[in-house]
Amino acid sequence: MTDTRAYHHGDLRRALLAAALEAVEEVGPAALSLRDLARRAGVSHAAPAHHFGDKAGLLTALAAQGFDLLAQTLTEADDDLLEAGVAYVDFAVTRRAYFEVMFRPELYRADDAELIAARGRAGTALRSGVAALSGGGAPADTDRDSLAAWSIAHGFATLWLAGALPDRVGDNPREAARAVLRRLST
Amino acid sequence: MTDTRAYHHGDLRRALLAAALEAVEEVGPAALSLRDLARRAGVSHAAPAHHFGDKAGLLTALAAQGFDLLAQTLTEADDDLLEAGVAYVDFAVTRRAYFEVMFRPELYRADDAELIAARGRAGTALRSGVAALSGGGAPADTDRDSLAAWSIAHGFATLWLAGALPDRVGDNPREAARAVLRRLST
DNA sequence: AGCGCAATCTTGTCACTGACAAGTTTTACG
DNA sequence: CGTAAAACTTGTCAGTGACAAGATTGCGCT
Repeated sequence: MTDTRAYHHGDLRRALLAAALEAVEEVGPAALSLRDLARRAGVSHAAPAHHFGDKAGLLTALAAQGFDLLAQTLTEADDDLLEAGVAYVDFAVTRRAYFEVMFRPELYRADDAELIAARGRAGTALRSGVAALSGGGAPADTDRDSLAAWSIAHGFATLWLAGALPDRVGDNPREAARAVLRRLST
Repeated sequence: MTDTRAYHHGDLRRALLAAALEAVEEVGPAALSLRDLARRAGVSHAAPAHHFGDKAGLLTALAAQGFDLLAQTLTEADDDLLEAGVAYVDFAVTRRAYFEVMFRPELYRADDAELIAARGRAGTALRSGVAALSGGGAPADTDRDSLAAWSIAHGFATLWLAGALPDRVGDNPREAARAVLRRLST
């Protein structure tokens, strides 16, 4: 593990993604620097290009990974729509770097096959929670319900991350999200 | 008007902001280049710095202008909460460049006095619409109601801009937003 | 075992960018 | 009319992404 002199890093791709997560959390996805990632991983400035092609390639990999994690998170809370919404907000806050990349398609290759597949899985998980709750309603209603649920959760998460919410909301995202998301069902 | 040789541009600050709006719509706020703006305005590469200090200064001015426009838009639709929500989404879509800068505080100076004032005006306009509708409810309810209304409108707008919504939603943002926002009140 | 080849990584370079410094031209004001 | 400030230019520097070419390493094949 300590042979930092090895010519081959061994697990550079993974190391770069991990470094990217850190860097995105520190400076945001746009200000990400491939050369900085290379420095963090202890390799030359051109090494990242070999694994990801370019910056967009790296962010595409990050986004795809993020959609998979989100799909997994949503599936776990699938039986309770309110808790699924809370989980969505929680994902955005605790895995901020993923979330911020995922919804900035101008930074990555939105036509990447793996990415599209992962995004599809997340979308399915999202819709299935709403379908389970609304029971035997018409499909058109499920469409609109899931869109509304997604919108309110996504909006709250985005506003939270942007620091746009007033101070009185507090500093507990799960709690605050629950209070707001409840307004949808009543 | 055709004396393009004049040493003094005459209205460079305004011209740069207009060029910035165009550029942001084309490449996004992060990929904005001050040197490109200078070229669009026909001035030297260092001219923008004189008016805005740096890139963050320019985006701060854009964001403040955006919050003022949003406040104005919301005030005009103040009597109908649903229409105010639709107006919010419409603002995001038709004045995309403003909207995208406004909610990316890491790109500008969030402690700027003018910006804070403009953001405050927008927030007041937003809350007053909800307060008018909910009538004599408790203030705490108004807080949560306005947060919920803001979240769902903001979420839908953000997802629309990110191209994350499924195709079946259609291509008319106002119509689609109305259908989704209605779910909040029922 | 060892040979060759592909994968991995490095060094070098180029155009572009933001920021800063110093100089030049114009306007405004007393 | 003259001088100081405002508006803009030229020049420069370090950092960045992308690309090209070369060095090193590991792996499959015989």
